[in-house]
Amino acid sequence: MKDAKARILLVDDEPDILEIVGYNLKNEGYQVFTAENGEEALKIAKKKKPDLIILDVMMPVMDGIEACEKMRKTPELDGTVITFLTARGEDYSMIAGFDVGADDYITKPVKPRVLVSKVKSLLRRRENVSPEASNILKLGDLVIDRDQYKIIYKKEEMILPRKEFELLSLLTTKPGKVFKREEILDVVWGNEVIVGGRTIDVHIRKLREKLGDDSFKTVKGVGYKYVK
Amino acid sequence: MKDAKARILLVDDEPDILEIVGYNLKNEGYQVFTAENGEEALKIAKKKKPDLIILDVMMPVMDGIEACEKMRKTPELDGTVITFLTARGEDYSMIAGFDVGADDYITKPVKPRVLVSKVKSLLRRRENVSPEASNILKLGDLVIDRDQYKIIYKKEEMILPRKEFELLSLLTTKPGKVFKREEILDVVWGNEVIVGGRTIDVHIRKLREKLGDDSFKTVKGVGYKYVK
DNA sequence: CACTGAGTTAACCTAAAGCTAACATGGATT
DNA sequence: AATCCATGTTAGCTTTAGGTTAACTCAGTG
Repeated sequence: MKDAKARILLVDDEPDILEIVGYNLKNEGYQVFTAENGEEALKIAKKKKPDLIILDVMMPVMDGIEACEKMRKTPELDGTVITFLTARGEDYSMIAGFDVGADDYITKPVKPRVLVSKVKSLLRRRENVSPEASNILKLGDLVIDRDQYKIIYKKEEMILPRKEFELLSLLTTKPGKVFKREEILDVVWGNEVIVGGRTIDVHIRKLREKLGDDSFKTVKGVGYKYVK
Repeated sequence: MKDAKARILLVDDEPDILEIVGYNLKNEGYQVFTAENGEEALKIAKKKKPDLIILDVMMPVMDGIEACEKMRKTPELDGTVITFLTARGEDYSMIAGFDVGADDYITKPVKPRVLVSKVKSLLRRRENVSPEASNILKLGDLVIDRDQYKIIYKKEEMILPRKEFELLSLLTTKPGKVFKREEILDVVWGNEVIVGGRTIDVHIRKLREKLGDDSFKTVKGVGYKYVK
């Protein structure tokens, strides 16, 4: 994963925090920069363009809220994830944080384990947020929610097993188009996996069972297509 | 990008939400209108014709579902994208939402970044209406859709068996050109397969049956061609 | 008027898809 | 760790659409 190279800017006015948290992050292979106040943070952020910024709320010179606000208006920092560091119970600052465009917050005192896993998940999210978000596809009385791996068919919500979902997902990307068996195997199974000849059929059958027979047309000798 | 000018109508009965979400959207350069209930929303929508409407489900006076339903029946709001705001877990309202024609839904509490990226993608979607560049061949009143393995003849859609389709497909790649029997065998059957002498004829016959006799001309001693 | 190549028809054959139940696997749950 | 259950895959059988063939007919040509 690219996480190994992810750049993190850590901002806090207490050197102890910088050291402890920084140590833990470096330990995980992240590249860590630090700043001791909002102003400095902003400068470094512009220069280093980190992937994630961990920002203490209470700081001298420029507090976290203000710094975050400014960062959000900085085009270079567009995809950057920002999370606040806030003392437990300081609820107000958390709300203000979201208000200025933060993505998450972490409460102090921080458990290293928790911190690291949070960081990981934030960085992971970053990759999932921007590219073609909103994965909902509507087709007549079928709604496919690719985010949640679930569908709604005739007003009834249902979750499908993964393979079935992916197969359905593929066929519905281009309703009407005939997907060759080979294509289907490539996309749903991956072209290194080899499965028996009847596997696709079985999954198609299950989909037909659940979503009505007539939506899935067989084109003999070629493949399958989803219609209407 | 045109997004900079996009108009968004934000509807919620909680002023806090209006403020937080509105703030984030304005920050992104959108023109934001707000309303506090469905009735008001409908009025403003008609007047301002927004590109996107973000609609809370639970509201006094007229709830989001009803408002959406009415909006969908309003011709002026034809291309408008509508998305619901719904508390996480309130799954029912989400389903009802799709039922009345919503395009997406956003769960509360909203993370600003997620919201913004969702909004962007929804607005983007609106513009991508028809980039379906598929390989479709039109010849008079015959349309051959190689993606869908189907043809439209005299406005009537029909699917042909594979060999017939491929044969037709071949002949129409160069209307007027005479394809030798040998060539046809090579392309449609593959040059290792050996079939009897009358096989091509039979398929030609079937095509003639389905698509009219005069499109397929025989050139004795040579092969066949598709004309007109 | 025979010869050649194409058209027609229906019977036949086969490869591909449908189906079912059994087996395998892996991830949860206790 | 032991169990359980859902998912995924396979094997082997049935069914069928599609494809091929054979046998005959027809039309044109020298």
